Amino acid sequence: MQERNTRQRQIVARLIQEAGHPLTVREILDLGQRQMSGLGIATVYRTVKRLLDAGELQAVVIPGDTVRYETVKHHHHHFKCNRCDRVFDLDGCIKELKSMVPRGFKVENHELTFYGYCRSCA
Amino acid sequence: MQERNTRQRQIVARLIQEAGHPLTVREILDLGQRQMSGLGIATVYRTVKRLLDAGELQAVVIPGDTVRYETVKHHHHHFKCNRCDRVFDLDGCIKELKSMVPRGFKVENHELTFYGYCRSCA
DNA sequence: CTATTTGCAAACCCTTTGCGCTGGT
DNA sequence: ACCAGCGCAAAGGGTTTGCAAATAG
Repeated sequence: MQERNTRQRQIVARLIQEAGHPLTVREILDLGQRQMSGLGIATVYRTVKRLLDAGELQAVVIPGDTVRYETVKHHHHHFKCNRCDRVFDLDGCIKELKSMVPRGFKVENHELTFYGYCRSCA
Repeated sequence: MQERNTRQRQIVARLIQEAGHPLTVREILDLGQRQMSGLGIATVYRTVKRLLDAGELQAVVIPGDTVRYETVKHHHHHFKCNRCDRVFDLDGCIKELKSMVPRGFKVENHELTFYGYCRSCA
């Protein structure tokens, strides 16, 4: 046996899955402690890392902000609102992107983030 | 008067300018100490921040890596090699990008990073 | 029953800050 | 001579880790 189904893991995984937008470790901890007051931050870090390694989560990095995490869905990118600081998922992508990479370089992945004002803040 | 032209500032600014690729604070410190052994890391941080605020530098953030800095040139993006860990500048961009953002959102800026294998490592 | 997982606190790493001394102007 | 700027060392903030107690299977 090796992968126990603890209450802590259930809570962390479910929170991220149901959030609808990327969460920081602090947010996961605060939300999680409403369901289980003893939940420790080390457990959140360990669980998030475990889910990342398993490929179930991906990190969403916005320069200057602490890292957020979300469940891996289909390929998509992000929009960060400079006013309300929320991060939105943008569906879809365009294949012309690859034309920006010089011959000889092999692309395996890419990340794209837009900054500006969301619908509510514009 | 207020903005002294110290040797430390000259060294840090010149190193970043002549590097040809984004540098971390640690790299700036190590290179700088070859020219001035007493150079302190706090001075590097303060100088970098000063240049950032002046708009002369920009941060290059690669998830999981510490932040790198480079001089602001024309608009461009980055390529991170997953094998040698170097970061390359990619010139140019494509205007079709904006089509990915839903109506109502106002884009002010964007960042795009490719990951894969560079010409030497592919 | 026992190996994994947890919570706590200490350890880490990177960055920032307070302060007395240095050095640009 | 004056004060911006420096190096140092301490403080901060976020993340990781060692370990004894708790618990899933």
